Amino acid sequence: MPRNFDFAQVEPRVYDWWQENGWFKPESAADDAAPYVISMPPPNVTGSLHIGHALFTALEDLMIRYERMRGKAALWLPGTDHAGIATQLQVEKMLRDEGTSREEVGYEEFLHRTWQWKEEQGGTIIRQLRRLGASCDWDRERFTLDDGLSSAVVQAFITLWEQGLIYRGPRLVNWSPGLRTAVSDLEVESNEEEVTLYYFRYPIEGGEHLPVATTRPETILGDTAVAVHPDDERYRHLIGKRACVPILGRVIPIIGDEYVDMEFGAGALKVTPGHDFSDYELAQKHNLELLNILNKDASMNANAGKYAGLDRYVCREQLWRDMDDAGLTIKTEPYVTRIPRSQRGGEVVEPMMSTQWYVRIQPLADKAIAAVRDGRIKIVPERFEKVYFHWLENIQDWCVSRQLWWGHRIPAWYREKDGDPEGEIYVGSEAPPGDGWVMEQDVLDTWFSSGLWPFSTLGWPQETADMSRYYPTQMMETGHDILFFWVARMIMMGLWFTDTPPFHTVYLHGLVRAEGGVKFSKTLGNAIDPLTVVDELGADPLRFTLITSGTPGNDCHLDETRLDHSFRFINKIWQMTSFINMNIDGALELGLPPADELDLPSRWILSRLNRLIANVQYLFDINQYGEAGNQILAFMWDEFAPFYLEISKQALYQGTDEEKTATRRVLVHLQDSCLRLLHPFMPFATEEAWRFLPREGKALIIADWPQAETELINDEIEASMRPYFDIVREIRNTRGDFKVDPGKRIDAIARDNDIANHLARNDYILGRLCNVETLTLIPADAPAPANSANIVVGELSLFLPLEGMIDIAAERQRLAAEKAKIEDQLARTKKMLANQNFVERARPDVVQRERNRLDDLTAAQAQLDKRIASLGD
RNA sequence: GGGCGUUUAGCUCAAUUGGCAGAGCAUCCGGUUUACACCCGGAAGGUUAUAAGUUCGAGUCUUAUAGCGCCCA
Repeated sequence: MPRNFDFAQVEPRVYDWWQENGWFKPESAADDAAPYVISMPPPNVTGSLHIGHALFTALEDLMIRYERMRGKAALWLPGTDHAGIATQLQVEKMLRDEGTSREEVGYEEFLHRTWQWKEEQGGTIIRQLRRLGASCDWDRERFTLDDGLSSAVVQAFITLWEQGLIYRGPRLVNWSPGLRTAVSDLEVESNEEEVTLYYFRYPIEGGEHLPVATTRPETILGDTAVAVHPDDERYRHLIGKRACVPILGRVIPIIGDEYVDMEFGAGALKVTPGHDFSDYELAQKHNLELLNILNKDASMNANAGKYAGLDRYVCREQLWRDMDDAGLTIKTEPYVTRIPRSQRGGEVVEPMMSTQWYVRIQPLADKAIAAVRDGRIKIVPERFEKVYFHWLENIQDWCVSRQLWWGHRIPAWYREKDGDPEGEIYVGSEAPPGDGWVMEQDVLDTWFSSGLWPFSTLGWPQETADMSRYYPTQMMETGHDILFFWVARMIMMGLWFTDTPPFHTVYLHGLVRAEGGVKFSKTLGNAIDPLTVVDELGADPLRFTLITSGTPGNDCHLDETRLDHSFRFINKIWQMTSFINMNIDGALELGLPPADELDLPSRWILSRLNRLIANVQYLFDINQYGEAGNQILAFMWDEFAPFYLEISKQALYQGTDEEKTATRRVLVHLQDSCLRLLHPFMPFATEEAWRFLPREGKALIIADWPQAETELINDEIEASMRPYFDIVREIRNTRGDFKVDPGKRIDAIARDNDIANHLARNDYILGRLCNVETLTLIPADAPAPANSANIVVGELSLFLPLEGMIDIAAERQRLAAEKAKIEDQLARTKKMLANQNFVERARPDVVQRERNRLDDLTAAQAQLDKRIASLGD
């Protein structure tokens, strides 16, 4: 067995071996195995791996490997998303770098170039997922724009249309001027920014003025009313009069509405229904005219009069100058308000009228609400259910059209009628018979196809074998940031089209952040590149760290020191395996020896192991994978390795053949169990280590998941081992206090009692753990041996004869400190037991524990008193 | 403005029905003990944000306050 785990050499080899053997495929399970399916949240096809991908990969692969080991037909279905806006932006940038643009190359060429780009870049992220160890069924990999998924999208759209759930019409939408497309509310982020608030005077017929404030002066050109609060003493007399739009001179009404906030700005409100959502509603209520003043690139259009053609911000400045010249300005002041920006380009979006396609979403939302409400779908952590309900209960119709070129083209056709080129509309996968039909140019929101993902990837709308075997899926694991974008839409569309919830459980993870909770970003230079980590440390430490760093739904602050720790944990596992490997020679019967052949430490560690397995099972059942990982680590590093493995050397080096065999079998069983438990967390190292243990079966990836053997969990055995650990620690401390060479074997003498007897029967334990050569018993009332340090644990009093090393004064001081500590604890315990309420009302086992503690401490105190007295002053 | 989360050791985070607050890193001391210096043995470090309440007992449950973060208007 190699001295160290060489991840760089092992990972690719093991990964290929798994795949070549077909173990990533659900068909590798028994024919009658229950399916367990996860659809991978498809990453952007042209993207590259970031830490968020690494997190979902670690979690989903953990779930899949766990269920695979439990005998399920585990299918992790991978794929990529065409990511309309993101991809189009990348290709447009490429064209810009070439000195051209999509308009210049034209639609056909643009699509050609984009597909080319996809072919070149598309494999990247998938290759990167493999490096993390993702055990996906790559034969089933899908892409949202492949033929099957495209036809699913067309089918879904047509169905919704036929059900009357799709309509087309002019609405105010969030418009991205740079992309020249509508974007959804969800794709707009509004954060507070420092801007300028402009105060000016709205001229009123008859010479009066009304003070108004705005952060977007250029929209004055689109005003179709001015509003004041009907209770506003200052202005209510103006209601019904008419105002003149500055510079343009257009005459507009002054209306009264309680919506106006008298406290804001100057107290009156300019109304721009064409470019403001609230104003739009106000306009509907008051039957106001609606005016669009912007072109699609956010330059001013003809309605802006002499400002036509100017960029919106240039216009803002120029108009303000002109108004200033006209004496209409009052003042400007700094102001903080939320500015809506496109999540993609970061540019300021403009509310603008445009004709779009919408899905009437309420009927779908109702089903989605019910499915979670009645428990057919469970969201983990549960608190996100509230967020989910709140969003669905206040949902707006879904604008599904995008003015992009890259995406699923909406299956609609127009024909000229009565001079309107879109006078006739037909929805269908192909143009209807007859001449003059022109296909809709717009594409669908990417999330429309993503919403079908759990079933379109399995062949829907065809009734495929996969569809019937693997749908519905079991688990949807993804980030909480796309609960609305994606999860809710999958649930809505899944229920609508398949009449089945697309998955049973939604597990939401948090965002990965850097130390201090700051976001990872390239500009801050604090991004942890998962691939760099994989290069330097291997995939396993990254996976283990990501999983054990956080709890479900909460953001996790990734600390690089934990990556190192995980790396060292893998070394630890390797060295433990190596130790066992080199202490076995020849064939070894698998499984545990009969209980009566087990020594005390073996029975203890097996109890601990099975308790661990039971705990891990419980934690997996409640999706607390991180805690499960930590407990396995703690068991191996804090109990198995430093205690059992050390003690086992006695049997291995000095035991009889029977003792050797029994101990070897226990060691192999322990390590085998731990490797199985850890496999979902760190598949590479565990698989490779497992090869060096006696084993049954071809590979760890398809080995059985451990089951707790509850008959091996034994409280008494665990309790009887506890004094050993206390005594070991005390002996080690005392040796340290008196500067005894750690390598020096020393003797120990104990006053005879039950515990001393027990210790003496297993004296090799002290021998192995703290270098005690012999343990001699003396009568309970015998005087303390000369020149010895005294160790007291409960009723046990033990002496370490340290001729020439003991300084009486130091020993006295040491014992006094010990006594003080015990008396503190004693006081606490006595106080608790003196409380009648505690004794009567606390759980009996808790009370009993305190009573035992009282006995132990009292005994220890007595022993210490005696020893201190015997040492004199 | 509404909702949700969070506040625990210097830093990053745990703590399964309420029962002696734990890890890793960093710090200090001691060690080339035949699996592992990618290691071992020890030590120190806490009024669990604050204030009330429920309880025999609160990091955990309730209420209020404050800081931080996210979501929705």
